[in-house]
Amino acid sequence: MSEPVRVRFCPSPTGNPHVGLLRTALFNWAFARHGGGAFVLRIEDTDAARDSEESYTALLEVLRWLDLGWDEGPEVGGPYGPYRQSERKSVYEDVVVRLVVGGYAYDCYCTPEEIAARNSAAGRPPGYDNYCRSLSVQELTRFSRQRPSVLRLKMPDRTTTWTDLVRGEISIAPEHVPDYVIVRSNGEPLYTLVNPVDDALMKITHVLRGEDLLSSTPRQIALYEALGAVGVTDGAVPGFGHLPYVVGEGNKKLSKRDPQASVGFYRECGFLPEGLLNYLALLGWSIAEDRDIFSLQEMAEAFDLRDVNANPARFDVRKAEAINATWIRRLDPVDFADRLVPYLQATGLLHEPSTDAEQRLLVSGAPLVQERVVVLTEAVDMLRFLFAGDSFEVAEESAAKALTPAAVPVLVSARDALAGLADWGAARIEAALKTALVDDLGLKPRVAFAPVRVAVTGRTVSPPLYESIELLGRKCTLERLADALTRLGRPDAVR
RNA sequence: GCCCCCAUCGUCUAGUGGCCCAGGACGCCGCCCUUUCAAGGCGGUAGCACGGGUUCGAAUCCCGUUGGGGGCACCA
Repeated sequence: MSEPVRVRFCPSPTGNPHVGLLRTALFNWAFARHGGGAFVLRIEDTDAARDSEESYTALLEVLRWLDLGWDEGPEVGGPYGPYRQSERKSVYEDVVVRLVVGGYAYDCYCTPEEIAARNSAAGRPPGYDNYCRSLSVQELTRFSRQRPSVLRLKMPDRTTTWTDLVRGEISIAPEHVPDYVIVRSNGEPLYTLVNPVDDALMKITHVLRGEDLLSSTPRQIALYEALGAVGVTDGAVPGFGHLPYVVGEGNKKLSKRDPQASVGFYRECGFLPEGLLNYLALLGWSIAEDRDIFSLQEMAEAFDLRDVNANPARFDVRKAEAINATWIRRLDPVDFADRLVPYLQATGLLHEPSTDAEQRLLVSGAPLVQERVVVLTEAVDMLRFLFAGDSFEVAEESAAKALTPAAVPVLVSARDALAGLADWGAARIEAALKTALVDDLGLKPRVAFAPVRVAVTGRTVSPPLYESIELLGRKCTLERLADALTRLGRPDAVR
C-alpha cells in the first residue's frame, strides 16, 4: 500500500490573494480530494516586514468563500501544528543547530557588494561564489569578531535531476545553484529553510506549486537530503510538480498589485464561487474533450496530474463570465435570490436584516433577471428600480436615449392606459400597453416600449417590462411615468 | 549575461504516430426567436511558430532556430 497523499497550500500573507494563487490552491485541493489524502494549509509568515494580519484574514476568507476546506491548518489544527510559521521558531532553531553541527551549513560574512565585485572581477554571472565555504581559520576568527553573518546551506557538487509531476525529467547542473542563505543575519529563518523543513516535518508527499519555484527545486532537494542525514527526518523527498502560470494581459505574470487579478475583485463583481472555481480549473487542466462545466466535486473525482498542462494560461475575463453565467442559471431561483442579498445590502437597497416585504419582492423579482445576467452585481442593477423607493433615479444615459420629446405622447398614453386598469397583472398590463401604444398610436413595439421601460425601471436594459410593472405596483408605476413627463418639461400632460 | 520552462484557432483547450485536410468552449459574425437587453436554437470565421530529421505514415518522437515566460535576494 502506498503512503497517503498529503499536499499543502502555503501562501504568505502579503497583499491580496490573486487568481493564480487560488488556482494553485484549487489544484492541490483537487489532488488531495481525488486521492483521499490530506489538504494542509500552512501560513508562511516569516517576513515580518511584509506580512499583515489583514492579508492573513483575507486568505482564509477567500478559501472559505470558495469552499476549499483544509484538513489541517490554522483554526482547525492537526497533528503537525502549529501551522503558522511565525509560531514555529523553536522548530527551526533546532534544525539549524543540527545542520551546522552536521556540516551542512556554514556562516557567511560576505556583503552583497563584495560578492558582486568578485563576480565582475572574475567575469562571472551574478550569484554567490561559495567564498565563505572554505574560509581559513584566521579569516574565520577575524570575520566572526567584526561582521554579522548569514547561514548558508552547502550545495552538493552534482547535477540534480527529478521527474517533475507535470513536466517530466528536469536536470540542473551544480554551477547554477550556489550555496544559499537559510538564516538571516538577525537570526530569523528564511523561506528557503522553513518551507522544505515544514514540508518534510508535515510529511508532505507532493509539492504542487507555481512554475516560478522550478529552478529552486535543487535547493529544496539538497535540504531534504541534509535533513535526512542529520536525523531530522527519514530523508524522504516529496514529488514536485510545477504548475504553469496564470498570466494577464500581455502574457505578464499576474501581480498582487493588479486589482484585476484579485479574487476579492471577482467576488465583489458578483462572481459565484462555483463559477470562478470552474473557470480557474480550466486554466491548465481539462476534464474532458467537449466539456467545461463541472462542479468542485466532479473535479475532485476526475482530477489527475497527468492531465495538467505545462504551458501558461491567460486569464480571460470574458470566458470566466460565460462560465459564471451558466452557473447562475443553474441556481435554484430561491438560492439565486439569497445570493443577491449581500450585494443588495452592500448598495443599501436592502435592510440588514432584510424585511419580509423585501424578501417577498426579491423572490418575485430575482427570477426575472436570473437568465439575463452574468454576474450578481448586474442583477442588482436590474433590480434596483424595485427597491429604490424614493431614491429612484433614471440613468442619464438611458434617459438621453429614450426620454426625448417624442416620448411625451407615448408616456401620456401609457399612463392613461395603465391608470384605467382594473386588474394589475402582467397579462393585462401587456394588453393595455399594446393596445394604447402599438394599435392606437401606431408605433413599432421597440419604439413604443423604450420610453416606458426607462421611465419605470430607469434603464434601457431591465427585466421583462410587464412583469416589472406588475411587481412595482400601480401607484409607483404611475408616479414614475408622471415624473418622466415632468422631467421632459411637460408636467401639464398628466391629467 | 547564464540557467530553466513553454509553444495547436484572438483566448482556454482536446489530441500521447494512422480514427485529424485537427474536436470542444469563450469571443466574433450571420440567421431564427423577440416589447429593450439578454438568454436559447441554428450556422459560420479562425490554429498545429519555422527548418531539418526519424517513420510506410507526425500536431504527436528527435535536433536546431525563432518567439514567449521565469529564475539567478538576508521576498515568498
